[in-house]
This record gives sequence, structure tokens and C-alpha cells, in this order.
Amino acid sequence: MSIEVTPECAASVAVLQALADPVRWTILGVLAEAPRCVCRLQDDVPIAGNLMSYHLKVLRESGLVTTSRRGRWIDYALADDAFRLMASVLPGARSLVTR
Amino acid sequence: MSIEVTPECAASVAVLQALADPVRWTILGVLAEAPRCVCRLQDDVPIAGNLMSYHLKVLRESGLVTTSRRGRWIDYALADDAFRLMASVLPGARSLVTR
DNA sequence: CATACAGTTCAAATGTGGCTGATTCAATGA
DNA sequence: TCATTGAATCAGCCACATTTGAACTGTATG
Repeated sequence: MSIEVTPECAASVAVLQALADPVRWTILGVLAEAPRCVCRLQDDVPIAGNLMSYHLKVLRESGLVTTSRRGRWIDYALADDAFRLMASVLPGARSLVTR
Repeated sequence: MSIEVTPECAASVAVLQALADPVRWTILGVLAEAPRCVCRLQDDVPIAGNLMSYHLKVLRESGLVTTSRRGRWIDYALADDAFRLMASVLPGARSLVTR
């Protein structure tokens, strides 16, 4: 089923799917201000803890966020190249950059 | 259920959902080169005609593409502000722009 | 008018992602 | 060790998006 797609397409769509959700979009907006531990994120995004974990996992696996443990807490932050990554996965981005 | 989201979030996610599909991502990449009628698009994206129509409808409703009839054919093109729109819906884009 | 072509729409089947409730893990501190 | 807190994982359910096959517009051409 479905069409064959280039590796670039598959990789780009994976990142875009991570972005294309209200919860994850909101989380990224919050993290764009400053890194936060999960419990602080829950102040800004009021959802169940396990659901938060689910969405953070999707974001981690997409490469958009990074984590670091600090005692009991786990801090989430935008990946260094998050903005570059987001811009690069837009369709036509290659032609714009490669020129 | 689900969380309440800002209008900006809802609008952004709608566009991102349109982008986050292999078929539509490929279509947009092709249209980024040059406008094409549907039958030419089908040369580049080999899928059933009705399925193509479905995805083109999603892209139309997201505001990313525009159409114009030319005799029997219907030409699809990237919307004038497609790139601006795509960049503006990335999470954190407002903080980058408003600055 | 009849036929062919370009594209869309519809209904039904399929598939996938997000949500929930319960459980588990990891670190701290009494 | 036991309890507590922060966070992740698991299994199942359900809503929604995608896909398919068929029927349907609309335009040109003989």
C-alpha cells in the first residue's frame, strides 16, 4: 500500500508528524522559551502525566528535543538545531537551500 | 476531551497536518518546481486519480495550493505565500518573528 | 448527440495515532 | 527498608485519516 517515498521524504514527514499535534506544538512553543522539567511542563500543558510522557517520547524520537536528568527530575529542552531541522523538513526546502 | 488550544495553535497544526503526509509532501515538492495540471502530477506521483484528488483537496483547504481551470485541465500551483505560511506555523515562529 | 478525457465525489473498508487506566521504574529521603 | 515523588511503559479502546472502487461532473471533439 501507499507509494514508495524517498528517504528524505520519510524523514521529513516523520518530523512534520511530530509537529502536527496540538499538544506537541504547544510543548515545543513552551520549550522555545526555556527548558523545563516535566512537572513544570505540566503547569503549562495540563494533561495526564502518562499522556505527557507519550508526547515527549514522540518529540525525543523526532530529534526535536533533548533530555537530561537532574536528580528526580528530567529536563526537556529544544534540540540545538531544532529550528534548523524544522525549516529543513518543509517540502521544497532542499531546492531553496541547495539552490 | 483533549486540551483547549489557542486559535493560533489550531490553525498552525491544521497546516502542519497537511504537510505531514508522504503523498502531500511529495506533491508540494513537485509544485515547488513548477505548477502542473493533475494529469502531469500523476506522472510524478503515481497514485490513483481519486486518491490524488483527495490529497489535493486537503492541500487546497489548507491554503497551500491554488487552482485554475484551463480547458479540460486544472492547474495546481503553490500558493504565493506558501513558504511564508509554512515557516510561520512552526512552533516558536511567533517569538522569532515578533522579537 | 455520443464518446472520450480530466477530475471530483461518495460510501465502505482499512489503518493508524492519540487517549485512558493501570503498572513499573528510578531517585530521594525518612 | 519503606514510602514518596517524578516519570516512563504497557495493553486496549476509539475516533479519525487514509485508501479503495464505483459513480458522477464537466469539457472538448467527432
